[in-house]
Amino acid sequence: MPELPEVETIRIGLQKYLLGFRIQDIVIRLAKQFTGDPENVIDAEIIGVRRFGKGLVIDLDNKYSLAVHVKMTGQMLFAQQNRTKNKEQRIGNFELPDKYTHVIFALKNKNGGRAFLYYRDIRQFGWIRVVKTDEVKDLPFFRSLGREPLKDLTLEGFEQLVKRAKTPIKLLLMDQAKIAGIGNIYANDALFSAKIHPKRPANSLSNQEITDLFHAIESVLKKSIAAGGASANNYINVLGEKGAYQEHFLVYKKDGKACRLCGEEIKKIRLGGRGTFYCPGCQR
DNA sequence: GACAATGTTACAGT
DNA sequence: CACTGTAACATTGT
Repeated sequence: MPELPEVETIRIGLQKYLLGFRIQDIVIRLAKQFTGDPENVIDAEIIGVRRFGKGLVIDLDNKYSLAVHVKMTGQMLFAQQNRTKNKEQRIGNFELPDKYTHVIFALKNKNGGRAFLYYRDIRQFGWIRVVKTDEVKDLPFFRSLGREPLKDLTLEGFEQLVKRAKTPIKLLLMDQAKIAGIGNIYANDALFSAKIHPKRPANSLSNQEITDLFHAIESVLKKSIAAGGASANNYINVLGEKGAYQEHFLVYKKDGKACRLCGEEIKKIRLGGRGTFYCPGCQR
């Protein structure tokens, strides 16, 4: 899940449940999704979880970290071990570990409590990498990230990016090297919210439109984080629960429906290879 | 069967 | 060299 609010929800969950646990064992069931030496994190204690764009970093107390990207269908699932029965854990409508569970972390804390962290990924696009904490920022993915909305992306910085680019504004919003964390859902909804057509060349936006868009991005992302992310597809949090933000989508996946503001029919087009939703009445 | 799906990246072309 | 567009990764659901 993918976009900033979903990954942030995962981060909050991991931070809440993993701290103080030590990694006892790692079972890698699909080698291509796990790189680096697992031995470097065995017996290390989890001391924090950070997020950069759509990427996660689980920090350990021995100067190593686990860098994670869940791409489209990756899930991080936490399960306290059931003391009474040694059966699989049921999460939502599936049991763990199942055939899509590709990495399993066995965890133990100081009180002798045991738990598992499962990495589950239907499409197998995601990755987990063991790296020295100092070297996380050198990984190609993290090195290439632009500014973070809600953090270091200022209105002035955003204005500069927008004015300098001639690419369609939606593609700029989704360009991780320029702005980190916005994906297809939030690009669509932020543009509707600011009443800007997704195909508009970035450098054609007025100052007012740039300001509106900046605030629309913040608003949409904050609301989604508050709702626990969007479970429009297969996103769930670390406990297997769905988010609620899909109930508040403005135009994403709303093609054929009436615009909530003007009543015109929401259209779907293709831009940069991605489904793009907008209201022809409101967005110019 | 065809096509699209929250993402990134490699590669071909301009 | 920089930028842009498309295919590819693998699987499921419509």
